[in-house]
Amino acid sequence: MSDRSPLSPKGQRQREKILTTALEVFADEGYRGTSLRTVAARCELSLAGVMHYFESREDLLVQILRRRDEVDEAAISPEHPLRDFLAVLARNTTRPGLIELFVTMSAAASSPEHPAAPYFRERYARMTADFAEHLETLGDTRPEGERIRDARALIALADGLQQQWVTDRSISIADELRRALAQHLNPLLSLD
Amino acid sequence: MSDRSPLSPKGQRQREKILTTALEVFADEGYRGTSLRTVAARCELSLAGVMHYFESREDLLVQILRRRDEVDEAAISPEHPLRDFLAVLARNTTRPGLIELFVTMSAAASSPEHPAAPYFRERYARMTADFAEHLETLGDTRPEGERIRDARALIALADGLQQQWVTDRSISIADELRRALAQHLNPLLSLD
DNA sequence: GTCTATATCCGGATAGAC
DNA sequence: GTCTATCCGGATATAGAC
Repeated sequence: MSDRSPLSPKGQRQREKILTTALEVFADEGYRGTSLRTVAARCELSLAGVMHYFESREDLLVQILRRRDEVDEAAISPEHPLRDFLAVLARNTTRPGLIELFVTMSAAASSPEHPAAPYFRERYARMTADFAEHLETLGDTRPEGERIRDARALIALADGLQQQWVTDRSISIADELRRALAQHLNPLLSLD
Repeated sequence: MSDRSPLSPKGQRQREKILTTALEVFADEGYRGTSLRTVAARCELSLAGVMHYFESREDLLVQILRRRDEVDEAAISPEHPLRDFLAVLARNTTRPGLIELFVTMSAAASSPEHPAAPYFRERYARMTADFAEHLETLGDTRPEGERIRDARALIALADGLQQQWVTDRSISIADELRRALAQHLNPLLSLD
């Protein structure tokens, strides 16, 4: 369902409401222990009512992540993408439920058929290209491949630190990243 | 169960066999879509028979990871820990099922009550300390905190690259890491 | 076009027999 | 120590009410 229906205006709104509500529920109550029946209840719908708008549970979860990315990316200015990226990372730390959701989906994406797989492929491609381009505008004249690899490393560092944070919340992702950047990574990637 | 029973010799052997078999099954057939009933069948046991030796499914999964770590750590020499670490990363890439298992468990570990949580805490603590110490033996005279943070960044980089590899298997984790190390990270962390 | 009810399946967990 | 039987929750598919 949800698939073939061209969605009426009301349907659009319902779908919106479900997404927004689901994002809040997962943010508030954490990923685990939150069933779609809970989300449905908060929307005053049945489980089947919710499922009407999404291909599957996993599809809904990925849509939540896409939605979060839209919000996050709106907070990143072309002038200071790195500084803003760090701010977003720090802010997300206050919504552990969404981080749990993110890492869980990134694990699920290891099956290429999983709806999270295209999401992560697109996301990595986009972020890598963006950071590599930023490097170029900063005057990095090395071959493009080098810039891409630096961007990839930066993203890996951020993701890996987030993973450590999940099991040890005393780590400050932004601080560790800032320091690693300042000390080791491409000197062009300073903090503006 | 499995918890309090001091396990007879035969019990020991059965438990071993289940662990080994389960590791193979997950390595061969991937994490998703592999049920404990499948593992049980391969052991010529019922599901209940398997569950007799482990607290829960999740417990069994974590035990598999601990087992893999034992094997991996045995392959790391005190003289060239970094070089060997890279070799292990490259080798693990040939067993995608176990990587899927690893990233899935690392996501699950975001609940502190989950059996994977202590595993990852211990693992990060151990690895961080080991690499920081290696840095010291290489002549790094900065304050210990700096060495720890470098170690943490190294591990984050490896984990993050692994995460990218999961959705894009054309990435070579070891190559990317080697390059990032050579170009940016602590110059002491060269490759032997 | 929107949603509910229902039926079924599957995987993990547990109780109790042997 | 291992089995059978059973329960429970989540996912999915369908029929049809509104």
